[in-house]
Amino acid sequence: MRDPEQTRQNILEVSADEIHRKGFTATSLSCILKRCEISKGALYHHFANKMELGYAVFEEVYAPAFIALWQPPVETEDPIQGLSDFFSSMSKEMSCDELVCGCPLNNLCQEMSGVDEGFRIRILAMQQQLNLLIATNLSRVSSQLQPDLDFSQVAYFIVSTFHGSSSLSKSSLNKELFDKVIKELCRYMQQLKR
Amino acid sequence: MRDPEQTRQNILEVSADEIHRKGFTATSLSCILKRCEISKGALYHHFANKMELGYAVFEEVYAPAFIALWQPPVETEDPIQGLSDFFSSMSKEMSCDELVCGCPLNNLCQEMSGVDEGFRIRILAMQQQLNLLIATNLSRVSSQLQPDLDFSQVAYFIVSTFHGSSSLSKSSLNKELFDKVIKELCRYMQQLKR
DNA sequence: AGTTTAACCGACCGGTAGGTCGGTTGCAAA
DNA sequence: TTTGCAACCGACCTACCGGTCGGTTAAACT
Repeated sequence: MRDPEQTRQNILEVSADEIHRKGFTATSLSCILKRCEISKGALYHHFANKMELGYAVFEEVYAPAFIALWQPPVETEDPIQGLSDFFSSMSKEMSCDELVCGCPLNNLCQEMSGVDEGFRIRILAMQQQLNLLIATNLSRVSSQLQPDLDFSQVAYFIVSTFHGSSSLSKSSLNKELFDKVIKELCRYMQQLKR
Repeated sequence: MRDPEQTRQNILEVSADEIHRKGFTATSLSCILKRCEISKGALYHHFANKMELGYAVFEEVYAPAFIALWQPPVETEDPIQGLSDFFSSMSKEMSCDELVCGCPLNNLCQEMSGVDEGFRIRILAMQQQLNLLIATNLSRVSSQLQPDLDFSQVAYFIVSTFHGSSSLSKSSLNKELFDKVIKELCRYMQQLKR
């Protein structure tokens, strides 16, 4: 019957979903408890407090999922095309509700970076890791790209634009504006090629 | 002694600052009352509730300031150069603390679009107004730009990137990453010229 | 001077949040 | 079979939130 590891995983997954939808602060423990069908004691047995639960969600759910999401498109032979397809497939395959939720990393960055140092350093590390991932793969195919490109700069630019477009779709409640920005982003990326 | 209009303005300005720094939800009325040195009764005499106060801050503080900020650079003879200078001067002249607070419009968009319909429609209207402002001014100088540009698409792209770069600097706590993205954004904008 | 009312005061309310803690339960080792 | 402890329960605590409301004050008008 009892399976502490299963309980812990369940808490993490439900919390990840709630935080993604409502943000960290607006996510209430009681709501998590209901969905998990456990008591407050159970949650506090596995996590010291809400903040530690948040950190665990970030490290054990968001971070791995984030890398698993971005790595494949970037590590294809043609990372420019890989990213273009990656972004394009988002607006096609993702539902409106999903899209409006935005990227968990960007959401937490906006909400928690200025409030909690623990979140800030984790978010920053993740952003730097993503930047390195993109930049190194761009430099890998630098022979096919324009000369004098600052790959780190280009990588930060691409991710910034993507996050900005997610923000846009939150107020419009549809994919239209997201699509527009992604189209222009793809046009920009194609221009990086020589 | 008594100056109701002054009281109201003071509430609006202090609230605008608090909301800009902490976000709408995290801003507590008691904190506003302290800074304004007024009672709760005074605040509720001027505003029906917290939400209405938020709407008033948006319409009477953020919206005018937002237009006053973006209009000049976009309405110069060369809007591309105007925007480039506009963005560049930000990273030079703005303090780190200011920059990390981000754009009030983008902040509210991220926080409130999915929670409150009243905020959502106001934010969306503002975004569309800004988009129109940029797009029309780009089309004004279309003869100097590349052919087949979708000006609305380009305008949304520019603003998205700018907002995304603000997000970045929240976790890094310095201007470095913001600078990088802005540099690439300026490079992109220059490429729009033929 | 008296009257009216907008402007303002602050104690109080219900609700909810995160967090605590003494007690119970189930399972595994001895 | 007994014992020990991780796993779990849920009533309770304090703090703070947005919001209410009966009362007070200042100033403008008659």
